[in-house]
Amino acid sequence: MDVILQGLTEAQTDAVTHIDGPLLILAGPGSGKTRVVTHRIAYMINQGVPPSQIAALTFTNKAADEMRARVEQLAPGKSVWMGTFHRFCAQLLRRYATMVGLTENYSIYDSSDAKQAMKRAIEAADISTSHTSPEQIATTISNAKNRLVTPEMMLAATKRSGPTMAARVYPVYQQQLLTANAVDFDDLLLHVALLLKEHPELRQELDTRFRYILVDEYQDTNLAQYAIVRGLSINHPNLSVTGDPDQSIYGWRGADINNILDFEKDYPSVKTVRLEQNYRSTPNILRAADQLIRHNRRRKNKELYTHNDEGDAVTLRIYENGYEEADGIADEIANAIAVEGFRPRDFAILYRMNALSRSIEHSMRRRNLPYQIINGLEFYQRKEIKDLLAYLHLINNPKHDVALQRVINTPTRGIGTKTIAYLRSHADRHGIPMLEATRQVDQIEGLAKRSATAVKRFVELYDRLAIKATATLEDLIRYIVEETRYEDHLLKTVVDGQDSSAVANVDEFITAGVEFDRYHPDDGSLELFLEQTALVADTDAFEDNTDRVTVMTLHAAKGLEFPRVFVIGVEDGLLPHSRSKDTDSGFEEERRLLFVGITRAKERLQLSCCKSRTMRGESRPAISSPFFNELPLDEMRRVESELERNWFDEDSQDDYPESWDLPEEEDDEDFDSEAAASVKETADPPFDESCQLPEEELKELVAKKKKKKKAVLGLKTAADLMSGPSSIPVTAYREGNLVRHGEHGEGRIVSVTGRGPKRTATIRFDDGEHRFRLAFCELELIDG
DNA sequence: AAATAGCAACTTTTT
DNA sequence: GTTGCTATTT
Repeated sequence: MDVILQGLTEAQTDAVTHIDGPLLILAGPGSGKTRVVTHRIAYMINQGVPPSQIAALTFTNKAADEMRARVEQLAPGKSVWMGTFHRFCAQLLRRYATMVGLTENYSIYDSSDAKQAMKRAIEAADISTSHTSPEQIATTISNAKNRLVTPEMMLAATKRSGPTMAARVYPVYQQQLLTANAVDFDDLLLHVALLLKEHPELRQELDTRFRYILVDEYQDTNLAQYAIVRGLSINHPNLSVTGDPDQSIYGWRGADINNILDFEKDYPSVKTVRLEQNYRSTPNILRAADQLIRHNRRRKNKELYTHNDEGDAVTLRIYENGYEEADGIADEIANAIAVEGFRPRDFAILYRMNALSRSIEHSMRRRNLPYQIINGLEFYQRKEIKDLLAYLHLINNPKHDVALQRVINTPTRGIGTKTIAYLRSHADRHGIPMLEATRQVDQIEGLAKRSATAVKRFVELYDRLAIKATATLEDLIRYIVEETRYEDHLLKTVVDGQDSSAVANVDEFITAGVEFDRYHPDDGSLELFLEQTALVADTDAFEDNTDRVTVMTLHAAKGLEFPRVFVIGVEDGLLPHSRSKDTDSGFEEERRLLFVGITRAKERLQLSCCKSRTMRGESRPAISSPFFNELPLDEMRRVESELERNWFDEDSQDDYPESWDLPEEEDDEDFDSEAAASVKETADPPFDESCQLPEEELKELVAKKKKKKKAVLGLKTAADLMSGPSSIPVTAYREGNLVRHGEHGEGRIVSVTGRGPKRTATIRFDDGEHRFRLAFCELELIDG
């Protein structure tokens, strides 16, 4: 007990010791919110609340994991339900599936599945998309679902002026989802919310079952989530929510900031606790955040304060362009690591949109700086993985039409788009799943005999696979790969010279299956595996026990903290984003987004913008964000871009260290010499156009290298993180390394001197010694 | 039907 | 700079 309350402030203790009745914790950034929540759970258990009656809802798996780990420390072995809203709903829905017209093996469509399904619904509803795009319709429907609007309600609402496109598609889409025994992300919430609303006896049962509900990041809940939480807190209003209205950044997906602003109205007997002391940031950083957020009109005023040391002034920096921004920041990080003894993990680079990660990635890589990018393209999005997943989905849920269409002709087996269209329309006409339609292939008129045979062969294959549904995942996946000759298909499809990672990914997927089998020796089911893969988000990829610079969006950064933070691209049209800045609420949300970014920093913060930025190919002039003028400028350090470093100026200042030691436990991919050595490409010259060589010659060289690199490696995005860096920094070559040269064969590096493009290696080959500029020559590193 | 080439449109943020 | 779609070819 002492342990649980030890070291807590008065306000924190107040919150922790509150057990029964509604509780609102208004927690500013860095105010120890997680600490309060976890200690409160432990306290409740200690006071005799059965752990099984507690449910803690978060927005990300990561948040849930962290909470779980910390509760485990305080109250070992007590199993409290913790997880995301979506997972919570997915599990409830599993149990009560039949009540909403599904069966327990229903599938969760991810956003690309949903997109496919939406297109089909639009087609089936016979709507021309000349005036609206499918995306727009999808957004409208998604918003409706988040506001608990059913197809009937939407139709009724638009009756007067004639139904809108969305109103006509919505019922069709929903019906097709039911036929496919599937739900989209929004449905997870919608179904459960409606379930609670329409079945009072069930609502009451669950209310009692989950007597104590905790919700994290309450400012980001939408109406559906609100309704769920509310429905579970009527008989037992032991609802505690934590949040910060100033950090509400999900309005675009239906989050309603009023849920938290009006919480005290909803629960008049609420106890409100304000956590305003900040333990995270320096006063400098906090003042910047505070002054910025004061410009929002719709908010609860809050006094942020801290007893931390003053620290350094916040830096406001203007670069020439995005490359300079990336290089400058990477240099600064490299320098801080080399000179000040910082670790890579102490830094974060944050931005408004994922597209901005590219230049950062480049700069980090050239300096051999370990980093982790949290963004879109990841494992489960890759073609080969999606293919195999689709097989699994179809085996688990034979009605999964999106999966069927993906799988029916991969590997190609003579079933073309036309045949698929026949099957689809047959299915639509009879209101049956497409797999069912394939079994009735003989009844479909107009289909060539040859096509029908191919379809029958597929059905046979499917039936063979489906028998193995209850095998271990490892066996099942291996069986699919074998039976479909999937690897042959990959090898055939892979364009010559493209990366061979596809097959490796398949192996990794099998490994994922093996892991799953191991962690779930008893309760492991295909269903559970699929649910887990469907509900992992990109942000969950963040690892805090790894020593790397973190690179991610402002949204993904919520809840995290770093000693040093760089927010890049603080420009008009980018932050605030041009698509949000026109409405007051949108504009204020953008401001909150910057607020979130600023308050991630513990010791030092830099906000930067550029004079010009290249987006989508062309470079355009950029102007700084209007938010700059809302900051305490007079106490900040303003820096205009210095003239770019000149590499050929012999004693120029910036010199990166060749590498820094990673901790021993570091066994992550790439960034060490081992991975670098496995790559067969020379370095990108780490310099820009300002160079001593004749300009034309240089351009040609650069162009040649670019071409070559593309041909050899195929891709050069975040995805190739998995297969290794696409270029070797000049610093990767060390004395003693073994290298191969096209002309001279194998040789050993005798010495390395100079830096940047001037960095030169002396190499002893069989035919004598030769000197090479590392940035320019074609050298293959054999061992490092 | 399959493979390829070329075009078009788009990118805000995510469970 | 990418991804998905259409037209073209075998």
